[in-house]
Parts: sequence; structure tokens; C-alpha cells
Amino acid sequence: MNAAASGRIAKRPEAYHHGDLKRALSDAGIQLLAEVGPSFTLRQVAERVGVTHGAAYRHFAGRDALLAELARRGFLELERSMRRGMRKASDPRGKLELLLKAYLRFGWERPAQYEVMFGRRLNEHGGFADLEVAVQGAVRLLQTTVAAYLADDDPLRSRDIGIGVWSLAHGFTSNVLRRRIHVRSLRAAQDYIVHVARPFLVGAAAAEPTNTA
Amino acid sequence: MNAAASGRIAKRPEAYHHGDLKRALSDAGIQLLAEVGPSFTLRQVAERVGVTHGAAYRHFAGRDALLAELARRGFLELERSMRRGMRKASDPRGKLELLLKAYLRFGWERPAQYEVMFGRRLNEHGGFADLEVAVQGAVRLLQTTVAAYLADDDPLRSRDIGIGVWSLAHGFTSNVLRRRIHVRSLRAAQDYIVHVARPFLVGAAAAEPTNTA
DNA sequence: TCCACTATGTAACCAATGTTTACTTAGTAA
DNA sequence: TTACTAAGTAAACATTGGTTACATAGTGGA
Repeated sequence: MNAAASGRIAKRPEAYHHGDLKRALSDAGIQLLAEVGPSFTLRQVAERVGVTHGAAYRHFAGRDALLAELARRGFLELERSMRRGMRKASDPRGKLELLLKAYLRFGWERPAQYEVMFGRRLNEHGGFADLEVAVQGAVRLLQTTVAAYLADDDPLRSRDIGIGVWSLAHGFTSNVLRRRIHVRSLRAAQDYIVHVARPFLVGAAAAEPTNTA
Repeated sequence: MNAAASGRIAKRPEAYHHGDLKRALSDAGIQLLAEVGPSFTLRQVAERVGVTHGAAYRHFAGRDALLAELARRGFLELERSMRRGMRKASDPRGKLELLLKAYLRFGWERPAQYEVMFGRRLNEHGGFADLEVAVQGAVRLLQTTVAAYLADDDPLRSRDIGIGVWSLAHGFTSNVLRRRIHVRSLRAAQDYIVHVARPFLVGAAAAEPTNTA
């Protein structure tokens, strides 16, 4: 009956202090993202860990701080996924395409977490600096992969193409998750994003350097 | 003092019935999006119109229904903006670039409404069919503009490129609004999106038809 | 013109939620 | 052992979305 009962994250039994409640809370948050989506409740999170909801405020300034942490872990995981996915190719072009597929896969498999990462504007008032660090980690991987593909010594141009690839990947993924691009499976979506990106990649590799604003 | 006092939308004074409360509510919603962002309250909306918050439920099934209406009107306005922005160019390539600039401008000038349009997944349980109609209107304009640019009689290929341009536009805009692409002005951002999109447009126009999956 | 009927708004209420505060308990260092 | 700090509890609170019972305004026949 109790939704939290099944997936409860045990704390040390009979222990007043938890040990690492912050981590346990964010673990529970990630679980709840998968189970009930981004509108989970702070009280649900606390209940799942077996703790009063007020306890959460010892470790997070508020609900948004917890969401920021979930987003941060999401970007770390996204980077990891892309890095892992790329390994199966040896040539730069293949690596870049696998990166795109891994990016899409991440969103496909964790749509709610992806929504937290890109949906609302968290960190509007600063304060979640470590979130931006994680974002930059993922972006940097994408940028270096693009640079390797271009085999171009112009860093400005490489950066611009990287931003284009990143924007394309995010826009495509977002539209797939919102059902505004219709695909019947992850595989189909992955093939499609590579297909859609191809003119961009080819055009970027072919062109003489345009004026970099 | 009262936040709603300044921008109050008058109802017919002394009138028990409002006349067009639904429209007045969504007008107030759009105002509040600009003033306090997407986290405005249903009660704020009602107060601004000068009506009890319960009255809103005569016209909207719930808060999400109001948000869906704001998103719907957003997509209508987005299409209108793109159509208007395109007129200043005569060649298909120029039109497409102006469309991109207009798209970005819309997000830049109404970030909160853009967030409602693309942020949370509204319409998860169906029910907001007219929202999807408005979405498709904007997408169709983008698609036809791309098709005109390609001057290609392959509709499948045209559709794929259109999806790429759309994804690029949305991803770029989204990243700009989240301050993950840094620009110092709308003008700079507009120049930049065209610059970033250029290899894609050139590559798409140049290439022989790849295999359309 | 009167009268039923429907549409629209009000007022009061409710449960859920994020957040705060005062208190209690566990760990820790002198 | 003792004083201090970190961490959790319990109870409250204001706000919010949503519902319900009621009142009022418009409307279409008779």
C-alpha cells in the first residue's frame, strides 16, 4: 500500500544517526524520479529513507537544493555514459556518433532526471556552483570529441561546432521525450539522431573556416 | 504592496459575471509569467483578474490546464513571430536564417513562457489536444521554410533536415536561456545561432541524398 | 412577464506540501 | 566525565491546488 515501502533504503537499524543521510536522500530521490517522475515530494524522499522530512533540511537548503543535487549527479552520469558508449569506436567520426547515441539513450532511460537537468531553470540565484561544474564536465567531453573529429587546429571554430552538436543533441532528445519527434524504439531514435546530425557533421568537416564571430 | 494591484485586469465593474473570464485568466497568466516566472500561483492569477480562485475551475480543469493554454498561446505567438520575422528576406536561405533569429528572439523575450512550452512535460495524459495543434502549426512553418531552402523534391529528406533545424533551434535557445551558452545581447545570440547553424544548412544543401531511414 | 434551467462566481473548507522552530539524542574532543 | 556540536524528531505554520455547497446572473420557452 505504502508506495515507499517497496523501495525503502535501509538506514542502520536502530541507529539514531544515519551515517550518510545526504547520499541516502539523493539516492532515494533518483529512485523516485524513475518511479513517480519529477513531482515527487520531499516527504516521500524522507519516508523512503526512514527519516522525518525535517531531517532533510540538515543536508539540503530546500527542495530545489535536492533537485540540484539530482541534476548534478545526472550530468556526472551522462558524462560517464557518453564516455563508456564512445569506447566501442576507434575513429573520431564513429566516436562522435556513439556519443550522440549515448546522450540520447541517457534521456530515454531516465526521462524524469533529464527533465530535472534541463527543464526548470535551477540555479537561478546562483548557489549551486557544483551543478555547473558537472555540466561543464559533460560539455567538455562533447567539445573534445568534436574537436578530435574536426582534426582542426582552430579552437574557436571547434567550439562553435561543439555548441551546435550539443544544441542538436539536446533539442532532439528533448523533442523525443516530449513525443514531438515520434520513434518506435530507442534503437530507431538512435539511428535517427545520427542520420539527422550527419549533414551537420559532414558540413562542418568539409567547410573552409567561416568568419568566427 | 499588493503585487497584483498594479497590473490588474479589470473586469466589467459591478458585474457578477465577467464576460470572458477564461481569456482574462490566461491574459493574467501571461503577465505573471513575465513578472514572477513560471511558478506563479493560481490564486495570484485569480486575484489579478479580481475574482475568487475557485472561479478559475469553471474554465480550466486545473493549474496544468491553464499552463497548457499559456503554452498553446505561446506556440501561436511563436509561429506568428517567425512568420513576421521572415518577411524581411526574399531568398529562401535568408528566410530560414531570419526564422532562426525570430525563434531565438521569442525565447529571449519570454523566457518563462518558453519554459512552460518546453520545460515540464504537459499533456502527459493527453487531454490538451489543442496544444499539440498549436505546436504542429509552428513546426509546419519551420518545415516548409526548410523545404523551400532545400528546393528538394524529396519530402522525407526535407522532413529530416527540418527536424534537425528545429532541434538545433530549440537546443540552442534552451542553452542560452539557461546561461549555458554565454552571449552578451540578443543581437549577439542571433548572429551566433546563424553562425552555428551554417555548417548544417550548407551541408544539407550540398549533400546527395543519404539513405533515408 | 414569469419561470424553470443553466452557467458562472463566492465562501468556506480540506489535504498535501515546503519550511521553520524548539527540543532531544548521538557522537566527539578536552 | 563533561561540555559542545552535529543530526534527527515532533509539532507547528502558511501557502497552495482542489472540492463542495450555495448564491446570483443570464436565457429560453410558456
